[in-house]
Amino acid sequence: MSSRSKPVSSGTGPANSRGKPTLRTIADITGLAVTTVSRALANAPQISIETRNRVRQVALDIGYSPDRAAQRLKTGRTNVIAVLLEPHEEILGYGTSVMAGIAKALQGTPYHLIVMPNFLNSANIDAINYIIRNSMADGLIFSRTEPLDPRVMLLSENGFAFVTHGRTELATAHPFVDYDNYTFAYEATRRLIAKGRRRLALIGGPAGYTFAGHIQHGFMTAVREAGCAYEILSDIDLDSPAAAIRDRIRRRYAEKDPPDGFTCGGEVCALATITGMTDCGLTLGLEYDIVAKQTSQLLTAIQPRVDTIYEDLTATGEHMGRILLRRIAGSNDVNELQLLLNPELPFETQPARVAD
Amino acid sequence: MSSRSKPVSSGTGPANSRGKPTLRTIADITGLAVTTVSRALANAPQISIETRNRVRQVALDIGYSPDRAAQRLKTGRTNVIAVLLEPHEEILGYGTSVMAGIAKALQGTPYHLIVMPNFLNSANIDAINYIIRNSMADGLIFSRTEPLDPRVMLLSENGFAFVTHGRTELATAHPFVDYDNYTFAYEATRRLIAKGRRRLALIGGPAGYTFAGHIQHGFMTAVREAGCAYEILSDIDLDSPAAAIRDRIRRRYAEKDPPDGFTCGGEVCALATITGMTDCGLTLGLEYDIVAKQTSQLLTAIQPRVDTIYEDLTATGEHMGRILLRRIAGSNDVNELQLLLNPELPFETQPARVAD
DNA sequence: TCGTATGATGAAAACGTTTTAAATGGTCAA
DNA sequence: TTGACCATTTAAAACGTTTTCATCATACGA
Repeated sequence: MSSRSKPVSSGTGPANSRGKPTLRTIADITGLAVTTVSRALANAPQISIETRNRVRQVALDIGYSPDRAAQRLKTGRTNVIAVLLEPHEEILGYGTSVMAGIAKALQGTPYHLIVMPNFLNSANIDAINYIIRNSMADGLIFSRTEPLDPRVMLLSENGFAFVTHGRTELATAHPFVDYDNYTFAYEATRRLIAKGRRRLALIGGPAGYTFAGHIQHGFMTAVREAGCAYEILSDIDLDSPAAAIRDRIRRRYAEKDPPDGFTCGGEVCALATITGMTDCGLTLGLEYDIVAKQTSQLLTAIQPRVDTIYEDLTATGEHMGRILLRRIAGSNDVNELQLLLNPELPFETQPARVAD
Repeated sequence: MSSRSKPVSSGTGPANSRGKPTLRTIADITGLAVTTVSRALANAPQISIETRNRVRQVALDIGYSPDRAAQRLKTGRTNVIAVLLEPHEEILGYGTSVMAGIAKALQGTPYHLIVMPNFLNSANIDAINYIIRNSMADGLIFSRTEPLDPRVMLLSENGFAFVTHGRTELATAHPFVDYDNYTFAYEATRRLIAKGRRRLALIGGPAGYTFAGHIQHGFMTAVREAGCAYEILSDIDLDSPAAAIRDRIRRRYAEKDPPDGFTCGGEVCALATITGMTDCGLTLGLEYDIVAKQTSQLLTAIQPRVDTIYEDLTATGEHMGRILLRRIAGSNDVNELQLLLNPELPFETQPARVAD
């Protein structure tokens, strides 16, 4: 009997109605009981080493794999990690980078990554409610926290395992991974100052999100330290359409004392800023400078080179995955469930954080 | 003795070990049998209208929702649509756009969208095998087909429902949605010619994929018709890192008779081309032109404006979703399972397709 | 010899659905 | 009255696991 079967079905033919081998199939072949087979495959200690091996071998031969639905029904565990993906993440593959990282963390575990896109029903507290009620997953990951994030509260109340990308200001600690956006903005702005720029502008995060506050705080600290003129372009943010940012820049330039340095929270808005300034006849590096947050390879394509500070979203995803697994495994230790990632700065400027 | 009998209030909480209401809970409350409750909720015809309503009301009151694992175990259906996401789709949110479309198509159906990222185990035929064997989904969507795509063959052999983004050249028809990349490239190249460019270059798709062939064919047809000089920048493609494309452009320009028109299959590669040409002191629209495929808002941010032809990836996703649902429902009619989308062209240039 | 660990296996009961087959009344034609 | 035929409802058997609680040798200290 040649046992190299390309299609899914095996040579011996499983005794199953649906055609898939089950524990019963193995039990019949080996003459053991279903219980024993289940235990052998689960590496239960009470099973003798030789029957264990025999069972494993048969399972391998007939291409057995456990029915997830049955496991899930019996144990209540889903072996699924859900990620909430939001519309803004369409841009520039934010979601995809993070997901790649999560997938990496889940590699080799029994967990699957499933994505619940939130493109339609914009109130994503509903999505979370749905996941909890239908126990769609063993753990949840989502991003862009608010200081008093209702999602975090809901999940905490229900004892549902989760990790956020971003911090909150809630009293009860919860697992998170965050990037130190304060230091990012502080350092970015200091770089502009070091280049001799004295009229600085910020294009930060959308109002309401925790990280937007961090960015603004970092920016403000730097400009106040240096005592230079500043402004926050508050009717646009790093999520705004490129065209809107470009227009805004042009309009601003028509007024008096326009900025000569921009701290940009994202890549697309940096690009749009360049476009707007170019429209006004100004050249990057000559009449003005930009320091932007970089999360992809996009800006490396354009000329002249934009000064950036990197945030590694794939690493973020991987950390979130690992932390969530720890959390699901029962950890309550805040030290191993919370992580604040530092911007990767050139060595000499590293300890730029000020006591505030 | 009358512990929790008639009252619908269910203040006592569900009688379940896991705390979630089940069919049994409703049966106990209404005094009906589990079978009847199941049927009532499934709108089975044999249930009287009044018990149906009563059951529905109770279900609503106590917040019942069926256990997906149990349904899945019993019926063999998963109510899940899987999407295979590949590493290249990290760039520019290809995956996210498509997923948004699929989610839209699945809206209001019992189906969930789950994403199997293929970032790690690069041989994604394995991923498909895994999905089939573990019956992880009722249907599958994936992209970037090859002319003799082994994934398509595997799925067809196993009778697994799927839709591809892209065509194959296999004998047996299968459901697909594709964009007419031939017409895209043909029309893009004709635009360059119309602008007076006579030394044309193509940055197309990665070798091996069906759509890469279509792009090349469209490009070749146009340049041959016009009888102008052409070249295919074969060691780079639209997936190449921006830096690589930029270098390649610079090197090419150092040689003799450099191109003055570029047909670009993607946005990032168009951007990188501009950068490379700018390095050489050349200005878009002046010394050279580009026509690129546009799938996002990225290029609208840069200046001068790049001429583009649009491909709507969200619409593609939505079509794929609808077709897959049709397929799962049992349709075999090729006419409603295959769809070729036309590039959106200005009206006067619309019927550009040549007989070949 | 007994009683008792000990080490390995099994039988059977769940988990929450759907589905097959059967039961219950009631009505109606003969 | 009888049987047949509806319209509703139900009991019970799955689906493939895991888990609780036995069972059954065999070995061991007494």
